[in-house]
Amino acid sequence: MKLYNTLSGDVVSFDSTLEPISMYVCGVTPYSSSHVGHAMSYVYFDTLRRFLEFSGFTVQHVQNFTDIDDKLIAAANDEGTSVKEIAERRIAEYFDVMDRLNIARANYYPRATEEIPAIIEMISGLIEKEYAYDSGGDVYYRVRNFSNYGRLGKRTLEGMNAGARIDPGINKEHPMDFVLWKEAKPGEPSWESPWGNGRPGWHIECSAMSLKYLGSKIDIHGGGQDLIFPHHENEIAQSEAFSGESPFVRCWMHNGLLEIHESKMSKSLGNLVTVEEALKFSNPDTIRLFFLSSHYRSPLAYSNEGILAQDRALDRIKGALNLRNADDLNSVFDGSEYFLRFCQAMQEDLNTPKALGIMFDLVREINKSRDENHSINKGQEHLKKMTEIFGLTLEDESKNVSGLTEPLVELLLEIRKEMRVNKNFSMADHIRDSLTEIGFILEDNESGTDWRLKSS
RNA sequence: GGCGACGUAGCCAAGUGGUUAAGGCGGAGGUCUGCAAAACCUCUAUUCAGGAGUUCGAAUCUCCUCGUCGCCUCCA
Repeated sequence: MKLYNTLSGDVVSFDSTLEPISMYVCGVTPYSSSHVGHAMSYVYFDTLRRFLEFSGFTVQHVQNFTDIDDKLIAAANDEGTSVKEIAERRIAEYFDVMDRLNIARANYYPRATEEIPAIIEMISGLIEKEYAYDSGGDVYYRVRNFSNYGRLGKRTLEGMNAGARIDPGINKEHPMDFVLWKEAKPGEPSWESPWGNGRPGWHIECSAMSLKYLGSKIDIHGGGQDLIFPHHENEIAQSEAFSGESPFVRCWMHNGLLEIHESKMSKSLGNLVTVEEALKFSNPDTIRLFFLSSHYRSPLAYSNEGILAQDRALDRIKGALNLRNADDLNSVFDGSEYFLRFCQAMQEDLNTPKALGIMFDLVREINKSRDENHSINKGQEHLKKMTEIFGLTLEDESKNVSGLTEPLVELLLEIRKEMRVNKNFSMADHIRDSLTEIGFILEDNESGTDWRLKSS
């Protein structure tokens, strides 16, 4: 398995790894609903995990919730409620939609507010080693003391100085120094610390939690490309300065960002589609397929048209999977070579678009083999394994209709069958056309008539 | 302004030095069907933003131009 490492700009091999693979994926700040950009990122890392586990690796997967920050405090003030209440509600919502997208749960979901002692311990250690300093209740990280600062984001302190603004009221030694601990303002949630009441700054929670749950050196650390700088840059600075070990992360993985209306989808820009809305428009498998049809490191533009195209593609996969073998079989179509090629594509830095192309080659071969009366069960098994690695649920939403609908449709089909036997085709076609009009697709074949709901 | 990524058919998207440039959606024609649908078959990029160069050979490497996006402030 080879994965692209943002830090080195080349590829890391996991083939000889025998120990469990530690994977830390940056989670959300739960101040508002998750959008499809989040979903895309977590679908990619979920697919990576599925493939690693399929390949025989054990994966320790940790994902955080940063459940204390300025925006949560602002949201709580707006709603007249507490930070905790909002965080709890949004985290529950997060799990609901991500579960529906068939994203496997991580082994641990640590929360910043529950890891304050670990955070304080880390900040204290950084102060002791002179990588941080207390400045009137706030604690800052001293970037000049960390020689590799800027390596991940491919920038230098000098280069950044130009555009940086120094907050006049704040006693930073260097404009790029960032806050580890923020002094509490009146009315804000706060915790006791050696530097007075306050709360952790953004960045430190991830360093503290990855150290606590996965150790000082981890295999994979992931997130969106917008986290490269400053978030992950700062994590490296904190973690390596604290532990004295390097590299903190063997492979930094960053997914391209989801775009909408020619710019990235983002909570702060307000140009977003929530996961909830996307699930209302389409279904989990289609949404996963939409993401996986583009390589994880490329940007992807979200559109309803794009989703609908994948919806029809999904029907092809399901169709091949649901085919029944013919009765008299003359030979066996195996399809194992397609599965091998699929895995090879996945091993090339998780090349899901290439793997998907191979999946469709297999779909065609299964259909063709069925037409030619070859046994297709083996081929279908290989296709099924591919869909499992892609995390498709293959749930048949077609039959997910209210109580009376199914027997009524079955009754109509029975009547229509009689008509067809009696060559009353105009009436039979009328039933079919009318059902199609209200969303039921009918397919006549040798064994009778199949029906399903039009998706989306 | 600094740094980074990218620009492949009507749309989406692989391919990153060498046989006919994957695959999906859409479109055209055909086979099958009572007719459809589904499936299958054929066709749908002499060409990879534009230009110059390196090479026996480039979509793939180098330089320049144009365009798009991201980061430099909160962000998956």
